Amino acid sequence: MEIPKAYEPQSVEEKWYDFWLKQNCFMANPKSLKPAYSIVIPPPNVTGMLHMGHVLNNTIQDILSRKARMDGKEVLWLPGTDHAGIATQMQVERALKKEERKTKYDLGREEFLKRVWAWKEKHGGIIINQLKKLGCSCDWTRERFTMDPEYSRCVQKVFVELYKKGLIYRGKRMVNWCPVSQTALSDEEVEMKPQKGFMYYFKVQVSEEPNTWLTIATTRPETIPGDTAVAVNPRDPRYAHLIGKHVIRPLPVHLPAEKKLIPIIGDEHVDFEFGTGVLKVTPAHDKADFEIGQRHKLPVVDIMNPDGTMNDLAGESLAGLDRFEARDVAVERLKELGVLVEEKPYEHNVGFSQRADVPIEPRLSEQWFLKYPAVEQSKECVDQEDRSAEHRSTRIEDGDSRSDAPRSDKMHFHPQRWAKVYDHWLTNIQDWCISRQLWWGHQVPVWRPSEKTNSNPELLDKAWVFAKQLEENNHSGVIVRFPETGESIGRLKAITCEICIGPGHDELTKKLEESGFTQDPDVLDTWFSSWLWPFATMGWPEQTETLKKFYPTTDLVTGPDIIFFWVARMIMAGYEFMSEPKFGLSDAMPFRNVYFTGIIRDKQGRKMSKTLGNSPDPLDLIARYGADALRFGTMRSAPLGQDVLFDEKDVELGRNFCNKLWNACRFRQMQSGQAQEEINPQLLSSDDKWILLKLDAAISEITAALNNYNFSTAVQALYRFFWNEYCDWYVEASKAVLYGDDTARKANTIAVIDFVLSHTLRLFHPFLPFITEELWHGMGYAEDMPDDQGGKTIMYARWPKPLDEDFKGHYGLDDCYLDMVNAKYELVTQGRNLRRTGNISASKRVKYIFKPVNFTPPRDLEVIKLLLNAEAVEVNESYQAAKGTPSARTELGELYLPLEGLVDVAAEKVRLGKEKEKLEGDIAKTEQKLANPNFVQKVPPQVLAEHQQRLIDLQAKLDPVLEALKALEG
RNA sequence: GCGCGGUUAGCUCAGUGGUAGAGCACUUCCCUGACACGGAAGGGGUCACAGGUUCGAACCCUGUAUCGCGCACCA
Repeated sequence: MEIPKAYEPQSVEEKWYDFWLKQNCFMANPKSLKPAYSIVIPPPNVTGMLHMGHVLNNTIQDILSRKARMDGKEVLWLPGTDHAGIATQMQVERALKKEERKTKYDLGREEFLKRVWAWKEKHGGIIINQLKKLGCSCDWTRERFTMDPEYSRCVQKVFVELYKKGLIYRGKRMVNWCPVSQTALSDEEVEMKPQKGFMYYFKVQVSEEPNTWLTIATTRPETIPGDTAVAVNPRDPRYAHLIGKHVIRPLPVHLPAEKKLIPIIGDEHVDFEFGTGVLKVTPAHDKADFEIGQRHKLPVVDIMNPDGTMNDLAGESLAGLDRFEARDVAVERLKELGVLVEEKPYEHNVGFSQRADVPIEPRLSEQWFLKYPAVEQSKECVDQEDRSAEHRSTRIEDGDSRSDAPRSDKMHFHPQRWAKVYDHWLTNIQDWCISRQLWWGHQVPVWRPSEKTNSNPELLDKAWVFAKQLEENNHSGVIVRFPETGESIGRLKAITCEICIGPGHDELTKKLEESGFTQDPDVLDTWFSSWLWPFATMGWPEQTETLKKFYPTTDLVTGPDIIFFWVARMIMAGYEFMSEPKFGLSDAMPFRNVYFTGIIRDKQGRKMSKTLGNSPDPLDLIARYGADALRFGTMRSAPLGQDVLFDEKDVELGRNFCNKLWNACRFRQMQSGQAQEEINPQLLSSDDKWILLKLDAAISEITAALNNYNFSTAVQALYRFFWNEYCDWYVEASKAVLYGDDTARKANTIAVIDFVLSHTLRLFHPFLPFITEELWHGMGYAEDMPDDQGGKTIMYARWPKPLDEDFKGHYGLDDCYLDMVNAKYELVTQGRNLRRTGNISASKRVKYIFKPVNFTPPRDLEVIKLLLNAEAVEVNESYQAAKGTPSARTELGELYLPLEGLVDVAAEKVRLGKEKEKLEGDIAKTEQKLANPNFVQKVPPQVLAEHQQRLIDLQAKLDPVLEALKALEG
């Protein structure tokens, strides 16, 4: 078969991905007797596009999954997408505006939602197909979406259960309001950003003491119309005596002074060091002020509209203006009134809406909150101890330790330091605002009397009867609450009556609507559905086979940016909903290990973003370099727990590597494939033994690195082994045999090559799934294997194990061959160096003279000759070099390159001089150490011996250098 | 303010007490019968700084500087 000279990934990748799908290679069988390994994908936004973060994240998951299959596990990698409330709704709104110049209100809720679903149908498959292009081995038959009917039922059920427990409640609170998306946000969705602005100082008159003016500092003068008090610290001697008196608020200008009187109150919250020590209190527009207001029963005057513009209460001159325009206008008014004392440039932190990138507005509104469940368990289950050293030392031999025999029952974070961040968050946890004023999402499953009902005693009465009846019937999954508060109209405490309904009550909800009830219009925070992901995707609340087999999942791979949004909440949900005995789980925790990836940045260290345009399109990279190249390059530059500076050079490197692998196999194919079944130990050369020992070391190293989630270490070890050790040295050395005429040894060498390559392909497969599959079949390695061990696909070939003692004994793989062959290659390097010194072209064949220390086997001399591209390497134990002959000293002996009359004596002198200097420096350092009595006495004997030996070796090298130099002089 | 992480070759980073490493970039040579997406050889580092512990420190301790991140923030 003709093999192309360069690897062409495109057709190969498509072919094998189709093959894997057709053969159901990714499907997880819950009935399997094999030990389970499972991952749930962090669901990407349903309408999202693949970016480099996804590449990093999903490549890691694919590596873990493929490695687990090769370890003989039953693997479930469960894929899916997230409905991503705000993001998706904003996308559709934007498109609607652009294409039809309409808003969602023009369409109405129902019609708008139809459009979003249509949008989802159109764009929803894209990212899934992109993941397939990357080679992801997800079980696509189990793809889930957070708004699938079954999934929605889970969300509803969970809501009802938490509502029943009293953990979910509705309340009027200060929330983070995004004026652009016009919805409340959770604290986690607010990002603090330093902002340049001004600190404004203005004065107010104390009405009881017209000669007394107080100066107040503020960054938000536009909120003055909403001020309902001025606060000072009761212990502040400057102001304490004024408490109880009043000031005249300067804005709105047109109001008569008596309507602008606000009290001076004393509150400990006021820091008298800061500003002027006098604080304006705006309960409607500041969280801290709201709390002060609560303590002092201050009125709450909301002067803003939901979109961030000022309302009529802000006064004529401000009403209708955007809050930032209003700020400037307010300052103008203060100036006109002559009360603006000063304005100073000022930098402070302002909370921004993460999604819309505008300052959030603290706003008092009615929202749903969740008091987090299972907080203590969630805190305790994560291991705070750093066990990385333990892992390193114990896991090397035990390739399977990760999932089968956890070191403790705890969950492990990698890198471990995130455990502290997690713990800190849980310690200071606040109730979660879960309602969003959006349309796209899971609607809150609570019904209340409609406004119409509330204002009509007759309808209200009907509703009341219905609700009472419902309460008495005591349906499971239906909760009726009559809170104490609320205005009385007729018999019903109207406004606050709530009916919370679980899944499967469609008839009932119809009747409810007929009886004057209406469903709460809010939807739930997207994370209120994603926090159920590990079990809601596996058939919960039924006790499915999938849950029994694959929950808790083994590994979770995600970015640290969603540790609070997602990881922490999934853990709490796990303990809250999976602890029931019916699931028969040893632990309710959703995963045993969490691997936090770094954040992908560009090569200047900037975060990748659409606006910067510094985010390459992974699909474009795949088209140009191949998916394997992209995966390899990404993994190679992604050290554990560090951010990844992405550079296209890395992908290029990956492509080059695939090409190298391709050509190494091509080389083997060109050696007329007469492979023999077994390697014959009698015919092994020292180079053969060397490469087998190197392979053995590489297997251990790579396996250990993978067990510790050190993907970049594993990739680098693979790279080094394959390129430097196998290709650069072994393949070149083996040509001494392959180009010779001993057919038995030739066949044996090919057998060694096959052994090494078949192991190498398996070691590479998790990283480079496509090219390894292609070569696995192309090289014929699949042919002799049982179907479930590599016969059908390399996916199920066994992960290589380090060579055992029997094997090493049988093939005579003694470590001494490592030293011996290393010395041989060192001799070659030195010899090539001589060539450069003598300025002899690499292609010119020359004769070397070798003066060995010990007997050197002829076969090794053959290899040396070949690697030196020498005409001959003549062994001469009593060789006397002519003056200026370039020479090198190695462990195996001295090597000379006689050059008839071509010697550049000066150049050789310089070279030897350098060598002498280096050696003398090393000798001096070592001698100094050995001369130190403290050193000799206290150092471990082994280290002492090492130093002594080093001195002897160095001296042995130096002497001939000195001689050579002397010869040059004379 | 509190916490975390980084500072090692021009660049990106390995390196957990015993002779400073890799890849890329650079210099020189080579299209030698797998591969120019390749091969060979080479140059290049006071391991941020200052103290301390130790026979010995890139590594352990203390402090400083600096960059980044997270949390909390006072008008």
